[in-house]
Amino acid sequence: MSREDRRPYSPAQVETRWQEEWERRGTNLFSHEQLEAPHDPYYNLMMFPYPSAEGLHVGNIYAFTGADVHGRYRRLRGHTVFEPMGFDAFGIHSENFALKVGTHPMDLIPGNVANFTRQLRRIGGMFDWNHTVDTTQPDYYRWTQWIFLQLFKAGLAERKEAPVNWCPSCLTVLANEQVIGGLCERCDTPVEQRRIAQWFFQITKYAQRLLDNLDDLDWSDTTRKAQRNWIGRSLGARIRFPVLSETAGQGGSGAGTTDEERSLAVEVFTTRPDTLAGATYMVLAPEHPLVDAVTTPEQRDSVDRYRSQVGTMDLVARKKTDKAKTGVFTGGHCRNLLTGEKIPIWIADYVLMEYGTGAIMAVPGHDERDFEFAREFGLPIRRVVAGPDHSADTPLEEAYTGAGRIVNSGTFDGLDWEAAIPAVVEWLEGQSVAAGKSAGEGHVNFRLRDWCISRQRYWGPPIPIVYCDDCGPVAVPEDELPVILPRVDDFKPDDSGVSPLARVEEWYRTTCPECGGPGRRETDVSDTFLDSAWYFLRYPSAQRDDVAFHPETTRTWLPVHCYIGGNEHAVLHLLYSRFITMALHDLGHLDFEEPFTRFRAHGHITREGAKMSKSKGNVVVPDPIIEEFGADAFRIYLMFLGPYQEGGDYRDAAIQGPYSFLSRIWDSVLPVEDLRNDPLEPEVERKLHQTIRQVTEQVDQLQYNTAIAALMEYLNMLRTGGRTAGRSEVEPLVVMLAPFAPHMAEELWEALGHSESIFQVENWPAFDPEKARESSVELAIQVNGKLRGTVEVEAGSPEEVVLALARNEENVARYLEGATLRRVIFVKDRLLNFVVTA
RNA sequence: GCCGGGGUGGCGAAACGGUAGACGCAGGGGACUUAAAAUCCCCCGGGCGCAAGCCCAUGCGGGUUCGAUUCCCGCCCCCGGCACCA
Repeated sequence: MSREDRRPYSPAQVETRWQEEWERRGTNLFSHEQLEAPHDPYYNLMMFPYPSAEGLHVGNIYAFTGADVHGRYRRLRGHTVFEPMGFDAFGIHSENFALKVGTHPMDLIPGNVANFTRQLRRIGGMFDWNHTVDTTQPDYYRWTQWIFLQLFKAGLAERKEAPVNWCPSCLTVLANEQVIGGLCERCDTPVEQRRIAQWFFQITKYAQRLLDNLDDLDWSDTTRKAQRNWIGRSLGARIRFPVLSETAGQGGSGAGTTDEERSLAVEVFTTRPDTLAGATYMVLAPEHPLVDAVTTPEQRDSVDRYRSQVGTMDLVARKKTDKAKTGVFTGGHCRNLLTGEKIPIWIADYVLMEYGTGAIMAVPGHDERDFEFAREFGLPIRRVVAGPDHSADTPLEEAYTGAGRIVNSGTFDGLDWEAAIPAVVEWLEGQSVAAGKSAGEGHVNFRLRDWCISRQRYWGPPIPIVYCDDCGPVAVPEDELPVILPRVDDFKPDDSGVSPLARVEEWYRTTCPECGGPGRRETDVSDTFLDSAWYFLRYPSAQRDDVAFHPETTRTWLPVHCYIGGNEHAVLHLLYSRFITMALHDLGHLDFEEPFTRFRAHGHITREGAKMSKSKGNVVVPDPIIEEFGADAFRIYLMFLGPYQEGGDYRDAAIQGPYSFLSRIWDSVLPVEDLRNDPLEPEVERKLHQTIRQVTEQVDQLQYNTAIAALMEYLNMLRTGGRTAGRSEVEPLVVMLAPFAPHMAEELWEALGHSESIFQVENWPAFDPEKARESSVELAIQVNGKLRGTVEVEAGSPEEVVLALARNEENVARYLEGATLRRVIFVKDRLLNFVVTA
C-alpha cells in the first residue's frame, strides 16, 4: 500500500468507534451464562464513586483506570473478569448539595449518574453496565434494610442513648469517624456532644477477629497497620478501687474506722498495673456516672461548675492535647489496695468517658499526663519504677516512662516492670473489694467504638423499625421491604434532633407488625457507610429481585479477588465492610468471612505539589484533555505519572509524551501491508522477551509506570533509524498495550487481521526465558569500588576470562600498577572489583 | 507526640547491596522539507580538562561492606493519618 493510504492517528474517531462496538457486541456485558459459569472468574472491584454534580474528576479517573488496566490484563490472561461500577449516591454529601442548589436529591441524582456514566464510558473502562447498583434505588436499599434486620434479629443492632457527636451546622449526628480533629468532616464546624437515642451496630464484639484476620489478608502493610491502629488493642488490667466513706473526721460516734469502705468501687483500665503503688490519686471523666456518688457536699458546687464548663466546651477545645490540664477535687477518696493509702478522687477532662472505663488511676511518676496534672494541683508524685541510673528515691523531674525494676511497691520490689504486670494482676485477682468482686483482672481494651448507624437526616434508607407502645421496637417484616423513602419537599434538617421524616405524619404513622396496634416508624435513616459496606455483595446479583445476593452466584464470584481504592477509606469503609461480611457469615448467609482477598490503595494526584481543590483553582478538567489527546493517551499519561500506589504530580504539558508514543505505535503498525514478514531478528526477539517479562510482572504488581517505560523502550528499538517493523514484532506489543490503551489496541488488532476482540481470547504473549537471555554482557570493572572501565564478554564468562580482559584495560591497569592486590570480587555478568592497597 | 509515606537532574521519575539518573517532559543542535508539523539522529546533574580522563553528587551526620539511593544508628525537612487512648 502506498503512503497516501496511511491514515493519521485520530483518537476521537478510534475511541468513538470502539466504544460503540463494545456496546453493540456486549463485550463488557455479562451474559447470564458467563456469570454462572465463568472461566477462571476474577472479580475486579474498585471503590464506587459518589456521583457529584461536577462529574468525574481526575482522581476518580486515576483510580478507575488503574483498576481497569489490571482487569483488562487479567482478561488477556484468560480470566472471566467481572468489573462492575455503581453509584454511592445517598448521604450527607448529596443532601447538602441538593439543599444548596435548592433541587430535590431525587431529581438531582439521576442527572449526575447519567453524566458519570457517560464519562465512565468515555475513559474506556470495561465496566459491566448490566450489573450496576445505585444505593438510592429502592431495589438496592431494600436489601440494605434487610441487612439491618439481620443484624437486629441477631442482637447485633441495638438502640441506646449515648453521647454522640453533633454537628451544629449539618444538624446531625456524626460517627466518630466523621469527626476529624474535633471538626465535622463535611463542614469543619466544631462538633458538640449530645445524648440521643441511637442505633448502634456492635462491631466491638468483632474487634479481636477483625484484628486477627488481618494477618492473612493480601493487603498492603500500611492499610493493615491503619486498621490495627483504629481497632487499637491494648493489653492491661481492670482494677477496682474501693470508695471510702466520707463520714471520717465528722466527730460523732468516735467508734469504728474513720474510712469505712462503701460498697462502691471505681473501676479503671490501665496498661501498667505494675505501677499500682504509684497511683496517688484517681481521676474520673467529668461525665462519669459515679461523680455524684463520690462528691462531698462541700465540693458539690465546684464539681458542678466544672462539669457544666466542660459540657459546653466543644470537642476541638476539649481534645486539645497541649492545653493546660484542668480538673477539680470531688472530696471523695479511694483506697489504693496495694499501699493501703487513702487517695483523692478528682474529675478532669483529660480523662475521656469514651475510652476504657472513663476513669483512671493516676500514676504521676510514670505517666506524662498524670505528672503534669499532679504538678498543676500539688498532688504527690511517687517513683515505683527505677531505671538503670535510678535508686528507689531518685527524685522525678519528669514522668519516667522507660523500662526498669519495681521499687516502693512492697512485695513486688525488685521485679522487672514487665514481669511485675502478671504478678500484680494475679495478686489483684486474689483480693476482694465491694460486693465480693475481685480487685481486678487482666483485660484487653479496644479503642474501637460501636458503630453508630442512625442519622437524623432525610437522604438515606429509612431504618426498618416500627415503635409500638406495647411491643417496643419491632422489625418491619422482610416481605414488606423496602420501607420506601417518601418524597418530601421540605427535607431540610433542623435543630430538633430528629429527622425531617418525623415531620411527615402520614408516613411514620403505621400499625405495629406484631400486635396490629398503632405504631410509629423509625424516622432516622442509616449511615451511608452501611450502603457501601455490602455493595460488592450485590453487584453479581444486581439483576435479582428475590435476594440480596444469590448463594450460588456469590460462591462463584466472592470474595473479591482484587479491590482497588483510595487510602482515605483504608480504615472505615474497609472495616465496616469486613464487619458486615463477618456478621453475615456468622448468620449463615456467606461462606467466607473476609470480603477482599487483595486490596491495594492507589496514590493521589496532586498538581504543582498541592491537593487539587476548587478553592485553589488547580482542578484538572478531564473532558477537554480527552477531547484533544484521547482517552487512551490520558490513561497512559496517568499511569505513567509515577508509581500507582504513590500517586504523582500532574503536569499539563507532559501528556505529549504518551500521545506521541501512541502515534508512533500507530505509524509502526499501519498500514499493515507495509509490515515486514521475516522472522524476528535475534536482538529484537531478546528485547521482546525481556519486555514481556517486565511488563507481565509489573502490571501484575500494579507497577504501571515502569511497565509503560518498558513498552516505550521496545518501541524505540523497533523504530531505530526509521526502521520498518515486522508483524511478529508489533503483535505482542499491541497486546501488551491493550490494558492501557484499549481502543487503539482493538483498532490495530483488527487491522492485523483478527476478527475477534483483542480481549475476547487469552492473548497475552508468552515469556520464554531462553529467548530473553543476553548473549554478551558488559561488566563493570572497579578498583576499590570505583568504576574504572567496562569489558564486553560472553554471558556467563568465568572470573579468569574477565580478570584477564580487565587487567588489559588501560585505565584499570593504571590503578593496579604499583599497588598490592588484596582481593578480587567477582559477580558473574555484573562486575569485577579489584581491592588494592597503595 | 505517635503511626505511615517521601526527600535522587530544570521537571515527573528509574535503579535483585553491584556501571546512579532507565523511560518521559522541557531545552539545545542536526538530517529530511519551499516551509512548518510529524519523523529520525546527537547533546542534556555540577566542576576541572584539548583529550584520555579525574573529582564532586541520591536531605544532613555517623556506621556496616570490596562496594550503600538501597542495610543499621542519630538528626532535619515535606506530605498524609491519628492524637490527653490511660
